[in-house]
Amino acid sequence: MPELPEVEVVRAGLERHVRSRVISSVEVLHPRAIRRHVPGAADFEGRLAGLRIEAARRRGKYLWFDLADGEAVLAHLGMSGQLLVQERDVPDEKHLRVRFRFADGGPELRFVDQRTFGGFTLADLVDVDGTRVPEAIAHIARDPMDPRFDLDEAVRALRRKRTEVKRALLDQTLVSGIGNIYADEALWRAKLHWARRTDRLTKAQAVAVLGAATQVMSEALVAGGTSFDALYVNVNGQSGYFDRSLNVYGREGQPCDRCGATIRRDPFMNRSSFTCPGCQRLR
DNA sequence: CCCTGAGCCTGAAAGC
DNA sequence: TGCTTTCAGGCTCAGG
Repeated sequence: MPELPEVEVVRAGLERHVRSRVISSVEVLHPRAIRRHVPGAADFEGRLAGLRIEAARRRGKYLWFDLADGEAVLAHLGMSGQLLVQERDVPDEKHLRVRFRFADGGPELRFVDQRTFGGFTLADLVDVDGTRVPEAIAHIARDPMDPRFDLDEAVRALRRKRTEVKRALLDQTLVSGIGNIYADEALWRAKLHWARRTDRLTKAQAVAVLGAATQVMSEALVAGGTSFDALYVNVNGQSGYFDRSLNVYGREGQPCDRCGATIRRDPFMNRSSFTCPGCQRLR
């Protein structure tokens, strides 16, 4: 369930534990983990050996390493992916998919992913609107934590769409980083129903829901930021934030914190949407 | 071009 | 008890 805050915690951990280290070897243990890398596993393994990691970067839910040769290793955690910095003698995890070893002989980086929705690709960096990003994610919009995020532009993009507002919030080409949990929380804070049409939102409503999304993610980031020092970079998303601070997500049948009405769950895009029928009305 | 919805995947939990 | 179904939800892509 990693959304932007969880991915940022991982990025910070990587910046601390693998930046400036030289990759000595890479081992792909499951082909699905590099399915986006068209030339295949042998190419992925071969081209990374000997390269130095210059930085760990992020946009939305995507992570990447800048490499010394001007390329980047792009990663996505999918639903269940974890990047673990692990001592070499620790036994392999059951769902270990990719292993990176380093020339300094120190701890290795492991990609563990039960459901194999996540994975890596090697990509050239390209300039998009003044920022260098991997070519494969040139279409991904800036996220609300980006210093150059433009709220007015995001509001315009949202209102240009002709779809349901929740679907638009999950569209990573409009605003990136928002997933199912924070979308529901943002809609609750803005008092908007998930099925409201984007083309009928007022400017103020669009500002409110995007502002709420930014706020919810900032709060989660603060709550999840406590594990930055840990060698074990866990990305289960269990930052403690989930237990305490969610107002609607996963709270079907419980009373709304704001109006007391009973939270309901509706099917939405093969998953769920949680809303308060009292303060998030369709009309 | 834009929008919608199926499909990918595994394991836990709920249903029968 | 044990088998089957549902759910979790990131993203991509075929088809309308």
